[in-house]
Amino acid sequence: MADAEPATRPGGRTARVRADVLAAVEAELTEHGYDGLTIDGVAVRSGVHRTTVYRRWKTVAGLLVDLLNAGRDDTWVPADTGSLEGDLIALNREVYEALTANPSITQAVIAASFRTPEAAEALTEFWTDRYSRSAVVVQRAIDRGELPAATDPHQLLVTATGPIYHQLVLLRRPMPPATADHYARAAAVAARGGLRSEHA
Amino acid sequence: MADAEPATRPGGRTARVRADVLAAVEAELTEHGYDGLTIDGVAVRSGVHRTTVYRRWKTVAGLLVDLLNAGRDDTWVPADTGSLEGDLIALNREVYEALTANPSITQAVIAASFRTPEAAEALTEFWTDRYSRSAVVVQRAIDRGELPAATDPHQLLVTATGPIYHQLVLLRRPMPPATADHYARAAAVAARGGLRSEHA
DNA sequence: CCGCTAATGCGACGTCAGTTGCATTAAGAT
DNA sequence: ATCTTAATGCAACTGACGTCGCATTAGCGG
Repeated sequence: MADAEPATRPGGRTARVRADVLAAVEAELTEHGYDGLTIDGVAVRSGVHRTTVYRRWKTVAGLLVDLLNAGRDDTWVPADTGSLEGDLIALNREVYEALTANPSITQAVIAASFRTPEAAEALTEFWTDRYSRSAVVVQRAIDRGELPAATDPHQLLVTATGPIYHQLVLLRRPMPPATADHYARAAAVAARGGLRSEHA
Repeated sequence: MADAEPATRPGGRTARVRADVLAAVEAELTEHGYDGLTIDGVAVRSGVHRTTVYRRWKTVAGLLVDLLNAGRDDTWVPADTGSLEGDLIALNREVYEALTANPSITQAVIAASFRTPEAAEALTEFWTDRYSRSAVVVQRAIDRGELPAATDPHQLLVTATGPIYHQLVLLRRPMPPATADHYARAAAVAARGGLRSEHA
């Protein structure tokens, strides 16, 4: 058990430094946004030396990735509303909230993912986890008989959430919450419509 | 007509320099991708001096924006296949091609849009133009009686294309061309389903 | 052909992100 | 309490990016 940490030292100071730095990252992000997020700025605000930040986090993206992991919720499960449409609407509202928050850490990490591979990887990992957890929504609908058994969970989930991401992140076009619901309903209707056409 | 260019000089050399630089941008993009695209690299390859590139294009994003404008097609119109589904599939295939090309200038500009506002603006402008041109697809379907008159063209188009962008650009998950067709069909089915539910 | 001047070439400079070698501090073990 | 050694602090260095002032070139009008 002692060799669980043979050479590392996760002791008090190290943990304190990490906490200070991550707090500074979040604060800087809030004030200046991602573009104003700089390692020097984080170092000054946190009271930790530049070199230390460079050594442990390497890049701005690394800081964001660590922040993402620190705030990670491993217990997350999609809401169970009793219907496919309800479940998808609940999912889309979560996505909507995450993307329109101020500041949106998700938006910041997306931006970072286009700069460094590590951020891209962390984000891909995060989404892969979320989408596979969300697959139960589709499974429940199949069990209920709402959808054909052959329905591809990932495709359906992307059909529901993709339009929100596209409009808010890429098209940068503001959107009322109701539109997020609309995209969820469209995905549900399409999936059910697909069932209909396959059976007809 | 002479005062259309009162002080500027779009003469031979200037045009030649621009052509050389843009060619170099495309070549560098092909070889090193967006992340390896540097102003110095473009300057060396094009044989134009660093300072000139900085003065005329300012940033890497500026170079991409100019490349985008140079290759711009102002005569573009969506294909007319005779059905909503066919039209959306045609649209989605174009999007798919643009995003999976090697190298994809679209992907490069998207990445650039997260770094500099000018690139973001150019991209927004480009997409705004494309989506408004594509609205006729929806109008034709309305005229045919395929869709209710109240259908929102933009929402429908985003429903069709959004999932492709999301999966290929953000989720970074490869996708066979058939899936692009699938998303187009889903959007068509949903829009028609919406009609049905409104009338029922 | 000649003069004007915009556009480009050129070198030097300033700035800043990121790195490196060494000194210092403090966590953890004895 | 003492020792060992990660982890951090510190200062100087490197190199790339971007800028500036001035010299040179080459459109374009006469």
